[in-house]
Amino acid sequence: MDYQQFKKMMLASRQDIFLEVIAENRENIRIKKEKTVVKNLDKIFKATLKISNQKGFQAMSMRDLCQETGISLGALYAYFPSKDDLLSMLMTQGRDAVERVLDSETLQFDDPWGKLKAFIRTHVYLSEIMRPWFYFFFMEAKNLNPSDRKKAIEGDLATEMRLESTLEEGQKLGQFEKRDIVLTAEMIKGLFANWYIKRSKFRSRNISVDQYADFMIEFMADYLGVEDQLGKVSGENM
Amino acid sequence: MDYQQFKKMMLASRQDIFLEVIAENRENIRIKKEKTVVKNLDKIFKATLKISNQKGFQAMSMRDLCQETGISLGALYAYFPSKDDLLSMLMTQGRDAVERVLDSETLQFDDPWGKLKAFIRTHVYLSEIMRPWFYFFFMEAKNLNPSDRKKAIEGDLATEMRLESTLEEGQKLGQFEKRDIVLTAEMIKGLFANWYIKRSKFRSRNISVDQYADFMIEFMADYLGVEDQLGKVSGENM
DNA sequence: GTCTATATACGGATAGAC
DNA sequence: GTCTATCCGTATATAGAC
Repeated sequence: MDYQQFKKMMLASRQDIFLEVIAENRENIRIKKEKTVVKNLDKIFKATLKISNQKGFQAMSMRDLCQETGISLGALYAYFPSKDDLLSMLMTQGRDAVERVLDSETLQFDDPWGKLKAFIRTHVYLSEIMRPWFYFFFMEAKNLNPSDRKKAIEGDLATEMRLESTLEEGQKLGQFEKRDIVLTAEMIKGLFANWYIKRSKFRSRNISVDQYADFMIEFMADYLGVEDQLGKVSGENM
Repeated sequence: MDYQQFKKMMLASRQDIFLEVIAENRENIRIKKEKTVVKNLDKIFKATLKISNQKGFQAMSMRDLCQETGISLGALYAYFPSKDDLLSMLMTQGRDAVERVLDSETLQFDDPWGKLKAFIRTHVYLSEIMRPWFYFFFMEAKNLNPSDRKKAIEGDLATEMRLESTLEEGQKLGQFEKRDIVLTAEMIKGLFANWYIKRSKFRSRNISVDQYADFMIEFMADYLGVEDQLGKVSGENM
């Protein structure tokens, strides 16, 4: 599977996230008509991500958000009780969506290398489609309230553990060379972050998503001493 | 050279940075006595980094800074004309200090692999000593005014070019295997950032600076196919 | 459901006493 | 050189008309 195919697949389930937000925040959202909520939440989230990623969530004023969405100040507060709750909603729902996709694309694999390859490719592709979200998670994590912060850290740790257990399994089966698991997992996550944080730099250097995913897979094959280095040519494992 | 030695060497030139700040901002700093300026700028910079790294520079109020430094609101403004200028001073002076150290530790090498090893080790060590600064550069880069932003980007690009030219040179001499230079350089920078951004995670996993530097060097030796993989055992090249 | 007008608090920055 | 008191703009959030 290449990026174009992945993208097509994802766009199908695009609006799910808003239905979920509505369901989870029913009492906080004063608007009754679901269709209106979906339409405006979409605007609000998009605008929030856009402005925040330029100058930070704190620096974004509600008037900025007004202007960008075309929704008045008063009306905005019908969709969330406070600016802080808007942050919370974005974070929680975004992370849930990401986790769901990663799970659905990787849990099917048995062999560690297949799983690792799928995880890398899915993560890179997903962070490309949802780049503003990933950038936002990364930059605004420190501004979360304690409760959301705790959830974020737990989610992060869960991903990390899955990565580490895949590496460990691969080592036990003799599929991977022996490497420091913690450091290797951290490195993989660092390379993921590199993609969505320095997105514009890669674009200016004409490096595509597919190239980056291939690069990471080839790189790991090399580092872990995996014999099947076909990660970049054959996509049959994903 | 290991981290302890590097640290000792660095601490000697610790106060230089403040003398430079004073020299470069003489007209903006209303205080006459140099000793007072050095003492208080130290407090102000430390406090700014501490608070900003917790909740962001924008979110830090001047009153926060008052409390943390123990210097009153009015007095603070004797050391810089505006909050924005404080940001500018921190960025400019910090970056200059970093660049100077990196230059002094790497320009002496002729062979690419020696240069690359020295660069990696110096960068990792330096980002450990100056962790709050590096974190600050990374997180606040997008909040700079256009002029400082331009300087920051230029400096960044210069580092990048040096890294890329080292890689290219190594390839030409047949010392390194052929790899995508841009991607490799970006990866190295990503791994650098990983260290100072996820510092606390590495601490909780009991991974030391030396281990991380060794890891990166070994890693690159592997990736570039360098035969001398002694980066982690023998430090004689640095 | 959406708007405009406004309450209230907090931000950066300055004045002027000591 | 440092302090306290204050100016004034802008922030979040709400009230109440339409």
